[in-house]
Amino acid sequence: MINIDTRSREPIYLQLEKQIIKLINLGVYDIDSPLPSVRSMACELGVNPNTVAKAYKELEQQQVIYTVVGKGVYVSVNNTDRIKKLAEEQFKAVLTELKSCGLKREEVIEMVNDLWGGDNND
Amino acid sequence: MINIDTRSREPIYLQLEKQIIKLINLGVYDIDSPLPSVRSMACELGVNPNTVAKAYKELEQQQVIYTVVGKGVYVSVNNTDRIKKLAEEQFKAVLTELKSCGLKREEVIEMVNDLWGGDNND
Amino acid sequence: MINIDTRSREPIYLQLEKQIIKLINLGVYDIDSPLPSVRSMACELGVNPNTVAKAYKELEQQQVIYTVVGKGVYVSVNNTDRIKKLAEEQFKAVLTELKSCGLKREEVIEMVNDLWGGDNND
Amino acid sequence: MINIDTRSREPIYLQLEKQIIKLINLGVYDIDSPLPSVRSMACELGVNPNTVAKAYKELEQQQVIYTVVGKGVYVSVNNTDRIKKLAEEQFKAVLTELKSCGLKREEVIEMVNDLWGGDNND
DNA sequence: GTGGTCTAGACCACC
DNA sequence: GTGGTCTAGACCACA
Repeated sequence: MINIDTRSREPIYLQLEKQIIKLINLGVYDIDSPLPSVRSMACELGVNPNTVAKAYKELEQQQVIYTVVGKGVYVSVNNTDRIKKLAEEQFKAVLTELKSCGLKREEVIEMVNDLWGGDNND
Repeated sequence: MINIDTRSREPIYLQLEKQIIKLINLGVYDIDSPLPSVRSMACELGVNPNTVAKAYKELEQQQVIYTVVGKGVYVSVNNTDRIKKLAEEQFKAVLTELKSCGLKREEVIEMVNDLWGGDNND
Repeated sequence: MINIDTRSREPIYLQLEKQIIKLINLGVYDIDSPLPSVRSMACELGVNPNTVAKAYKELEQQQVIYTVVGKGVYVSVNNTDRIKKLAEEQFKAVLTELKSCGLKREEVIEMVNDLWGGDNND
Repeated sequence: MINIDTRSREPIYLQLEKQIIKLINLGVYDIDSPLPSVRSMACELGVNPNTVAKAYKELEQQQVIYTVVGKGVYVSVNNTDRIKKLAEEQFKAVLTELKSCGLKREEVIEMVNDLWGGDNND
């Protein structure tokens, strides 16, 4: 369910964070349900446990998950759409960039429509 | 004309590259006209010459500029839309991300319109 | 295994690149196997780490190796004949030069035979 | 008659030297006949006079030309085939390189024949 | 003056 | 430990 690209320039722990958040948003991980343990997650992904721990720690600081010592890590309710906001921020930054390069509004909208396909209902 | 944020996470040399490309695209630097020398650019930006040289060398590898040793660095091609394409790629990536998070087409378009202002003519 | 001539006019980092490519072609470094770290290679050769890093980075841009930040540098493809092609190009250039100077075909062939020795089997 | 590529990585003064030697070898410049003055040569090629002077100076050191102060520069008899020897040296170096990469004698000879064309008489 | 190479040494993020 | 970035300062070849 989670794909890590070890060769990518994006740090593994960040890839992990993003994908976990996405899975939570998509409802794959329910609220108050447990996440895989650091060790099993690390083993499954072929990644150093420290890396997984780092991702979990950051997610906890962002109140996306919470830890019950001695039991495990659980999904928290807060910030469920954090990744959406993050993507929106990136989106606005890139948009500003595009505008400053002289791209027109129509061109951007066309690209949006391209991606969303010809259908009007999502 | 060029602004460097030394505190940014983005490497200085990359900031430089982007801004130079943008300036070339905007026509500030014409074809075959010289760029500031490594040393003067470094001095002007308050940056080490090596850092400027690194940016210049990468731009040369991308065939955006060419250097004549002992004389200086010159704009090679006005590949008007290199940076635009780069931004477009980023844009599509972010857009895909947004879509996969459940953002609707209308929300995206609204953001676009927000940024471009209420006027319809650009 | 690698010999650097610090007194040569040819830059150290270029010497390094060539010899690494050759070693890869000869199978000394296998695909996906790690190269010596920047620091260890530098130490071994009595060269500054920056110089080794420069060679590695260029090889990466040529897609000969790939680097995983925080882990190391790895052989990417056994493009067996990259260096061979490079040498061939040089060869043809020199050959053209020789021809334009009036050297005869027989003289060239004689030199070839001289170098390859009197035996006919390689 | 002389072509200088200012963008080339090869120093201009070296390009000059080579081409002058070649012209001498081909008989375009006769023994004891005068070469163009530094200034006129520089002007004709659109090159800095210092650069031409440097080339002339080196050629004089190699006894290819000689200077008569107040009169000009003249072709000397010595070393008329210096460039041929130089090319031969390069040739042998490249040849050695090729051999060490596993190239066979037949392949090399084929390349030679390719370049000299199908005819057998030069 | 120009760019190119190299060194020494620093700090950072990542694993 | 790894590579990545940056600085400061040196020397060189070239124009």
